[in-house]
Amino acid sequence: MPEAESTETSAPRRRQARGERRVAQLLEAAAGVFCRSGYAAASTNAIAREAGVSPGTLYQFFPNKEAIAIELGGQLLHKAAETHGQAFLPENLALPLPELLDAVLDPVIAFNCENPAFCALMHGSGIPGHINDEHEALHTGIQERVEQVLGHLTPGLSTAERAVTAHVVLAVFKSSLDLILASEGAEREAYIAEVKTLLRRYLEPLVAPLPTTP
Amino acid sequence: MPEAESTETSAPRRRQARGERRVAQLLEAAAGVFCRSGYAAASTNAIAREAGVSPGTLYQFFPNKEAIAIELGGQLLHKAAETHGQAFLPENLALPLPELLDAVLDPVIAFNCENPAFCALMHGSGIPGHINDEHEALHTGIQERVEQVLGHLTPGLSTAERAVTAHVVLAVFKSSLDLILASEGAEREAYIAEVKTLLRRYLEPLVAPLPTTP
Amino acid sequence: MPEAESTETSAPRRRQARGERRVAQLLEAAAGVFCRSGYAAASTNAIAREAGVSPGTLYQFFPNKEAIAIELGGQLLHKAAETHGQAFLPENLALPLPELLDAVLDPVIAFNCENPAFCALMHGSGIPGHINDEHEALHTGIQERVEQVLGHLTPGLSTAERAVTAHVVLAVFKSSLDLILASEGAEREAYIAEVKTLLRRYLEPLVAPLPTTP
Amino acid sequence: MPEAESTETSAPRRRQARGERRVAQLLEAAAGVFCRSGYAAASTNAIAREAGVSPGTLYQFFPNKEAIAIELGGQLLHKAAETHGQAFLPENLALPLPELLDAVLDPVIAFNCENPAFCALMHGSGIPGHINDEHEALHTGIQERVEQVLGHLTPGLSTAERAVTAHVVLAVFKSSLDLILASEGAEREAYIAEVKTLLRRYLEPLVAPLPTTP
DNA sequence: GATGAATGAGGATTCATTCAT
DNA sequence: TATGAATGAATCCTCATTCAT
Repeated sequence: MPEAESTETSAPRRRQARGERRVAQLLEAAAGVFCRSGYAAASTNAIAREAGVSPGTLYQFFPNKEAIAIELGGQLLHKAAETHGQAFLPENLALPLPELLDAVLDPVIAFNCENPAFCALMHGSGIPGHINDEHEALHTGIQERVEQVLGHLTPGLSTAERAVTAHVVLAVFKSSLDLILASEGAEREAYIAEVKTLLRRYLEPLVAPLPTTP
Repeated sequence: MPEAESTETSAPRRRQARGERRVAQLLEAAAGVFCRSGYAAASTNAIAREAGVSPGTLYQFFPNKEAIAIELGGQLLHKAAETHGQAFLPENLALPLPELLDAVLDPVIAFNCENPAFCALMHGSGIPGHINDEHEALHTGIQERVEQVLGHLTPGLSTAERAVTAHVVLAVFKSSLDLILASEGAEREAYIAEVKTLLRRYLEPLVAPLPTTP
Repeated sequence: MPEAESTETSAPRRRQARGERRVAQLLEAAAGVFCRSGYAAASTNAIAREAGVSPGTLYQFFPNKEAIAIELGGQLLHKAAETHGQAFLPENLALPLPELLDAVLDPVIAFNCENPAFCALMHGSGIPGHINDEHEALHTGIQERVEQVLGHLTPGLSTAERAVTAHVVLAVFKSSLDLILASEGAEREAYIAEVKTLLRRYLEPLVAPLPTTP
Repeated sequence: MPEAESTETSAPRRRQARGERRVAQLLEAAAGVFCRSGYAAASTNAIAREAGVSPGTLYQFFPNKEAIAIELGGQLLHKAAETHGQAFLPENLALPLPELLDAVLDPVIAFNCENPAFCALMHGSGIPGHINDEHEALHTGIQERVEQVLGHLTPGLSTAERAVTAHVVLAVFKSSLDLILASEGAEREAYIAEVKTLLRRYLEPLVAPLPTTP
C-alpha cells in the first residue's frame, strides 16, 4: 500500500521525479525532431508525439516551443560541462597550439557528434536577425568562452580584435561542424583534421612568436 | 500604316513591360522577405503583400514559392556575372595569394552586401537533408568554381583533398559572410579583413613553397 | 490593300466571321476540357488555354462558364439535328419496336461516341438539385422528345405515366451511355446491344399486344 | 479504491465519448454537405461549419476530405448491413423474380431514402477517369454482390455476359435511384414501381424458361 | 498532471471573373 | 477585339497554443 506510507514529502517528490522524467522525455524527443527537421520546421505536436505524450502535456512543462529549445540547449550545455571538464575548457591553456586545439576541439566535436541536436539548436530559428533573447544567451555564453581562451592565447590583441577573432573562430567552427556532422567515417575524420589545420594556421601567428607551421 | 502597327505592337509591348516590371517587383519583394525571414519562413502572401499585389498576381508569374527562389537566385547569379567578370573568377589566377584573395573575395563580398538575398537563398530551406534540386544545383555550381580555383592554386592536392578543402573554404566563407552582412562600417571592414587573413593563412601552405605570412 | 476595299459591310462581316471562329474554337476547347475533367472541374482558364486564347477573350464571347456549357450543348444539339434527321426522331415511328430502337438509338449513340462532350454536359454540374435553368432547358428538351416518341408508341398511357416512363427511359439510357462511352470495341458493342435489349423488354409490353420477346 | 479508478477511467472515457460524438457529428455534417453539393464540390470548411466546429477540429479526426468520404461510406455500409440482413442479400434467392426484386430492392431503396448521402458518394468525384482507390473499392464491392445474385438467377450466362449484365443493372438502378431520391410521395412510389418493372422485364427472360410477364 | 479535443489564424495555391491597355 | 495582368475569396490543410475534463 504505497499511498499510506507516502508522507508529505515523498508524494511531491515522486511527482517531481515524474515531472523530471517527463521533461527529459520531451527534451529527448525534441532533440530528435530538431535534428531531423531543424528548429523552425519542428512542430510541437511532432515533439509531443515523439515523446509519446499529448500536446497538452508538453505545454504543462514548457510555455512554448522556444522554451523547449532553450531548455534543451541548457541541458546539453550542462551535460557537456559534466562530461568534459568545465565546459570544454582544458585545464592547461598553456599547451602548444596544436595540442591545445586537440584538447579543446576533440571533446567539442565528440560531444556534437553524440548530440547533434546541439548543433541544430545553434543554427537558431533560421530567421535572420534577432533570433530570440535566450537563444542569443546560449550563443553569447559560448562566445565568451571562446574569448576567454583567446585571451589566454593571444594576450596581445585588443578587446575589439579579440571579439572579432572570437566571432570568426566560432562561425568558422560552427560551419565546419556542419560538414563534420554531415559526413561519416574517413570523410568525417578528414574534415576534423582540416578544421584543426585551418584554426591552427589562423591562430598560430597570433599566439606564438615562433610559428611551427609546416 | 504606322498607326495600326504601332498600336498592335506597342500594346502587347506595354503589357509585357508591365509583366516584367511585376516580376522584378515580386523578385525584389521576395528578396526582402527572404532576407528578413529566411526562405522557409517566407510566405508567398507576405511576398505578394510586400510587392503590393494580390496573391493571385504572384501566381500569375511564378508557379510556386520555390520557383521564386530559383528565379531570384538565377537573376542574382546573372547580375553577378555581368557586374563582375565571369562569375567572380579573376582573369589572372597566377596572382600572389593575398592579391588573389582580394581579387576573388572583394567582388563576392561587395555583391553579397548589395544583394543580401543571395546569401539568404544560399542557406537553403533550413530543413536538413535534401533541400531541393535547383537549390542544390546553385550550391554545386559554386562548389565547382571553388574547386576550379583551388585546382589552379594547389596542383599538388589529390581530388579528394581538393574536395575537402573546397568544402571547408566554402563553408568558412559562407559563415564569415553572415558575420560581414550582420555588421556595418568599421566592424564590417574588420570582418572582411579577418576572413581574408583566415583564408590566406589556411591556403598559403598549400600554394606556395615560400610562405610570406607574417 | 484589303483595308481600302473593306466596305461598311465587309469589315463587320469579317469581324463577325472571326468572332464565330473564336466561338467555335472556344467551344471545341471546352468540349475537350469538359470531357477530360467533367463540367465542374473544368476551369475557364484551362478552356482558354486549350483554345489558345487569353481568359479575357473567352469572356468576350461568354459571360461565364455556364454559358459555355449551354452554348456547347446547343451547338451539339444543332449539329445532331442536321447530321441525323430532325434531332434523332426517325421518319417512321410506326416501325416495330426493335427496329425503332435501332433507328433511334444508333444515331444517338454514334453521335455521343463522336461527341463525348455532350454526355459530359448532360451530367450537369455534379451539384445535385437545381443545376441551372438553361442546363435544365437542354434536359427538358430531350425529355420532351422522348415523351413525344413514347406518345406515339404507347397511346394508352396517361400523361403522368408517360412522364414517369420517359424519365426512366432517359435516365436508364444516360447511365448506359456512360458504360458505352467508357468501353471500346467488342465490349462497347456488347453494352450497346444490352441497352437495346433492356429498353426493348421494358417498352414492349407497353407498345404491343403481342410481344415478340425471345 | 473506486474514486481513483473511476476518475482515471471515466475521464478518458468521457473524452473518447466526446471524440466519437464529434466524429459522428462531422460525418452527419459531411453527409448533408455531400448530398447538397456532391462530393467534389463539398468543402471541408463547409463540413466543419455545418458541424459547428473549426476546420482544425475536423482535421483532428480525419486526415483529409477523402477520408471523410471513405469513413462515411463505411459507416453507411455497416449501418446497412446491420439494418438489413447481410448487406441486402435476401435469404432466399430462389424466390420468383418479382418477389426477389422486392426483397432486394425495397431495403436498398429504403436505405438510400433514409441515407441519401450514400447515393451522393456512389456518384464519385465527378471527375472522369480514376476516381480514387477506396471509392473504387466500394463500387467494386457492390458490383460483386450484384454479380453474385445474378449468378444465382441466371446460371446460363457466361462470366463476360454476366459482368455486362451486372454493370447494366447497376448503372440502371443507380440512375433510377436518383429519380427516386429526387421525388416524393406518390411520384416516388411510381418511380419505385417502375424500376422494378424495368428490371423484372429485363431479367425475366434470363432467369425463367416460362416468363410470366403480363 | 495528463489528456486530447478545440481553436483560428495562417500557409500555399486555384479560379471565375474584371480591367486597363 | 484581344490580351494578360489583376483580383480576392475560397480551397485544403497545418500548427502553436488553450481548455475542459
